[in-house]
Amino acid sequence: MVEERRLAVLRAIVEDYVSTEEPVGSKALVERHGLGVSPATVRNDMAVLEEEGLIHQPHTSAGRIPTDKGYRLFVDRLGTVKPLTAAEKRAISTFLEGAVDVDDVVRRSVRLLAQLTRQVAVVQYPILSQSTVRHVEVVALAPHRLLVVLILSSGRVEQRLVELDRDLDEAQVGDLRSQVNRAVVGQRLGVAADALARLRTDEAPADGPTSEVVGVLVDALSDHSSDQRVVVGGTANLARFGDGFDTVLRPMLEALEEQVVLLRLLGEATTGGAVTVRIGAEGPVEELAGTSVVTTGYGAGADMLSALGIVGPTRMDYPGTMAAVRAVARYMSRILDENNNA
Amino acid sequence: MVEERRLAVLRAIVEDYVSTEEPVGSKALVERHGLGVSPATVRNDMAVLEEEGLIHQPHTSAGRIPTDKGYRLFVDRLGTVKPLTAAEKRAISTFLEGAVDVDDVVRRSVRLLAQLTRQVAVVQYPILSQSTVRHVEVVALAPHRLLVVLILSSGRVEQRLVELDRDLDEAQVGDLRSQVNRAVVGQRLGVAADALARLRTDEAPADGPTSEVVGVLVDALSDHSSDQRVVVGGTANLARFGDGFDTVLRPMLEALEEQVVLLRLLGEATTGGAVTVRIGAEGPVEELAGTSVVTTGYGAGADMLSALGIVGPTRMDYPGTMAAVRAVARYMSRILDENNNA
DNA sequence: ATTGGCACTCGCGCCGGTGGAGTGCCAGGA
DNA sequence: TCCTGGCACTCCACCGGCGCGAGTGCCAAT
Repeated sequence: MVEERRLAVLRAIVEDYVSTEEPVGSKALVERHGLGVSPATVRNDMAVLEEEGLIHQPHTSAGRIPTDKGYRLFVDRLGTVKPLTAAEKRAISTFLEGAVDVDDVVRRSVRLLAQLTRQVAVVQYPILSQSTVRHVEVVALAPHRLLVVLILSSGRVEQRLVELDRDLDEAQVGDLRSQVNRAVVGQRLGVAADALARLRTDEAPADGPTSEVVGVLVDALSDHSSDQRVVVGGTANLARFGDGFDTVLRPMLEALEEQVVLLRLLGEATTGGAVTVRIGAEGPVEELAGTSVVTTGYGAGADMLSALGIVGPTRMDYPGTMAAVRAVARYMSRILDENNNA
Repeated sequence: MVEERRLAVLRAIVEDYVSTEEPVGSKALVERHGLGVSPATVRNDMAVLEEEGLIHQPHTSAGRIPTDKGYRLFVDRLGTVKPLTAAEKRAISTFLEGAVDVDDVVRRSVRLLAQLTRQVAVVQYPILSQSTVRHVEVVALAPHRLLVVLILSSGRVEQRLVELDRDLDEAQVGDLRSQVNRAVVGQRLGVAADALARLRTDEAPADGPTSEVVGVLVDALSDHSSDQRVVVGGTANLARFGDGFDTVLRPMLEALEEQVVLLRLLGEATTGGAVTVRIGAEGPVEELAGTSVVTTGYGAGADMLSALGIVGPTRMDYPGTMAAVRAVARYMSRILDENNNA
């Protein structure tokens, strides 16, 4: 029982500190939360919590603030994910339904996530390795110049310019187009790349234009760099972190510019459907101690292939944030899934 | 002559203040710049400059800082655009050459501009109204579901999903494809839209699938919303503005989230090839007093159709920034031009 | 018109005092 | 064994006063 109350005290401290941004004292605690005990009792509890390294006081005779470890415990055992309101759900739904293509879905999701959490939102592009080739279009821009457009089942479109050594007439281009399409349409990306490579060695003379086009296509198919793209939104929410300029704001701004860093942040979140919370120095980017990352995987179909999440100060509303992250991931998965299969 | 020296003093004040970020006094001025006069003389000049509203002292017995009006004069009459180093030019060139498509050119440009100026860079997408339709591809994803891909001469690709009321077989799709292509390929966007509208009323029954596809295409052709897209980079440079949190950083973060605001910032810059400088409250966004905007137009061919630039604190290195903005715009125009015509 | 001299002003940083919030501890009571 | 009220204590945040120094404005001399 006493242990239980102690945890209740921890929860109360976290909640109060998150909302007031100020160290919280024993008296304020008993007043604001209806724990049926006296401030003195709470003080004793706080002493224990401090010994366990869950809370910490900036200086003697100040209130307590949660440590990273305290937040950790709070998230793991105390936080009840607070469900979104019906209005919020409706907003998410209608906002995302309006998207016209994959880019748009991603853009809208970041925005949404940033608004819901009032944090900086990060969304990785949907990963394509599971998607198939829908169509390849070859257009002659000039006799010696082709535009190759690769259309994937996910709705993603890749385009590449090809310079040829020699000219090609319409018939040859048409020939090439149907040849390539026959080889790859309906295939997974990896398989398609293999099929093309075979096409190159088997059918075409090494010096022919097919070779060049096929080469470019193989590149485009194997090029996962666009999977690695990350979109960021809600940077304006950084403006709320007036304090912690050097501990939070500066490192975040720097991190947000570096796609690589962002990918590392999202990186380990793609396992399973759960929401991952990394608090303070637990993260892979040491400059971002002082911040927390809430991520989850998403993706069309059963696989969780890509990731999204938010970055914010350790002092944040975890239950609310986790709920929002999870919700956006689910809606996004659903939308992508529909586009993919329908 | 005395008037000349007074301007030299203003120039010196601007330069010193920009580099030191501190109010500059008479003594420091004569030391750091080789004006061959005594501090007292400079003080007299400063008194005059202050009366003219070109400089201003935060409080009695402090150094002077330039006013917006002072910067204005500096930019208009004193700033000699400093040419980029050969190394910088080479860097720009090689960096932009590596781009694979329009999106990539834009992304690389923002990055480049941010690095060169150490400010927040803003690049508007190239405007398409001058470009022509290269090809329209219609792919059947399912009997009742089409993917329409619009390929433009600028290299831009637009895609739209079309849901049909009834099913369509391969032959019908092929028919539709060639019909549409015959109508629009080679046309400017506006003209193409008209041609399509005519196609709809003339040839197809109103309830046929053509009608739906054509409708979507007309939308896509007339939809200039992607022209309105703006890409931002170098936000990490905001971290240098430790001071002026409320006057510079917060409003900028907010502005950067709003595409509309950014477009207003770039908006008036597309006339002619000159670099436009808007200082402090001169700009169209009143929250951004305290910041300056350096923009210029760019575009393939002769027309300046789109815009790019940077946003930073009024206290910035105008000559260097202007040079960088101009250079990036030129290189970008060149690259787009090559892609367009070759 | 320029210059050196000089008194003056004002912000910044330092210092010590004060008020108050919050603590730790203890002794008494359930 | 746990809770509670009381009490002395600690330490920060705030405030006003003070000296320093940078930088000015003015003036008389050249």
